[in-house]
Amino acid sequence: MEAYFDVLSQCPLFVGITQPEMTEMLRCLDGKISAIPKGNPVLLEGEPARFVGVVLSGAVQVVRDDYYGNRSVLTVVSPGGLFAEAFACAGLDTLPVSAIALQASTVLFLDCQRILNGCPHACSFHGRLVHNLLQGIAQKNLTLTRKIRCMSQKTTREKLMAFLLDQAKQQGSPEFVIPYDRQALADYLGVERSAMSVEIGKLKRAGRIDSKGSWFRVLNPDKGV
Amino acid sequence: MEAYFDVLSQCPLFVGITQPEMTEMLRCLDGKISAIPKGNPVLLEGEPARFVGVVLSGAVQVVRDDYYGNRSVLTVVSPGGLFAEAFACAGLDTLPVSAIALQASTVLFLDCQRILNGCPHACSFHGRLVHNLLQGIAQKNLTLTRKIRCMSQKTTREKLMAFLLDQAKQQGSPEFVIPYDRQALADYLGVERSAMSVEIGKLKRAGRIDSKGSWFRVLNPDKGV
DNA sequence: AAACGTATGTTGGAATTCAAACAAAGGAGA
DNA sequence: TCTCCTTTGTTTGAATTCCAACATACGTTT
Repeated sequence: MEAYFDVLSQCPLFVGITQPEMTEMLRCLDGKISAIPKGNPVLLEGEPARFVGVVLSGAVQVVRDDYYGNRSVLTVVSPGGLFAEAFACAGLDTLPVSAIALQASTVLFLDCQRILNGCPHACSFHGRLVHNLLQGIAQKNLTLTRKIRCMSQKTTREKLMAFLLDQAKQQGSPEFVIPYDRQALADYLGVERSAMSVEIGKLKRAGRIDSKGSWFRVLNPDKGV
Repeated sequence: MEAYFDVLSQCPLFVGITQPEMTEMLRCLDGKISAIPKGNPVLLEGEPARFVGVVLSGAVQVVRDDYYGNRSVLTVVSPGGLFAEAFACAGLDTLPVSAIALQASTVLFLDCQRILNGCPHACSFHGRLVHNLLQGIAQKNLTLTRKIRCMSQKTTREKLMAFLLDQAKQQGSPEFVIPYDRQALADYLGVERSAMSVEIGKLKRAGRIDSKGSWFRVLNPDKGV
């Protein structure tokens, strides 16, 4: 159990919680640790969506099957990572996804209701835990909204500029470094890499932006005379 | 104050909270009610992102200015609606959006920290409030994820099918009614209405779906011989 | 029933994007 | 330095989408 303290302390769900509190917490919340052999299910679609999962070791893949049964991978979660938290918190009766152990894995399950309801002992960490959970989901909310804002643009150029202006605003500076290479950026925006490269070239020649590798600068367009 | 009870009781943030509790709550959380004249700011970009806003009367528009100052409307919030909750919960230091009163409006501001931290009196509604807040944000999370899943498809037809299969799965039946007309669906998927109509026609002739108005049925494709 | 407005389906040319291939530009290691 | 490999930029024909215009269907009102 103590072997996982260093992993847990890196999990965003547990920031600000001390190791002694974690011990108390796991007991109070009735946290279940289970070992899942490689390839076996961690959570199955249709099960009650009660649990937040924390990967302690190994790797867990979250997959979704569409109406026809075609499976697609949503995320791969590594140690310290959280999964299924949005489903548990949204009040769904059943899980719309499954989770599978990519390798032999250890997973900590926490009952979401138990996190939220507090406990008779008024443990100090409850508030912190709820705060962390809410903050994480709210932050994901913002990143999803940002992505939709870019993807909603019609053309490749508009998508790209929406992304770059967003970065400039977010980082508070007209020059910034983006955390993607060209292929990853194209995937993020949902466009073709080659078409995006063309647009980057056009925008540079048009004096709208400057860029080199993952460094970008947006230039004022001198619009409106 | 009591004049707003019926509005508040329709707000998802307050489900399960009784009117007496609301009175106590507003006092305990130090809720601020303010009247904003038409056209005036409710919240300004750059201000601390501490407050969750609840529209009590009138209408509030949430707007975002990009790096160049071009303004776009994110949402219009009507009475009973919540706004800025994700920003307050995500732990942003400053608001990345502004809110403006479209009409003369009344708005209730609740300090997000105060909601989360509980209070010395251990009010019973605190847990419920946090639960509602978290649930609302988690649900929005799922709707955003769904939208991204559809929009990430390359072609209009794939976007449409992704949406329809998602609806079928979500409603648990191959036939279902969607809450959009054609134009709204096209906007949701980020495609052209006319191109989408063409694809609906093709899918019908191909025996993949059936539809009439907002009613749809997805048919098994008899794939793989 | 007729007239009207709205929503939906259809069409065709212009513009854009895709997809694949290749070229050019670094970077790492021998 | 040279080679190998990866990343990024460029090109081109094919496919797709956009856009505007018009046709049709449906519901409502008079």
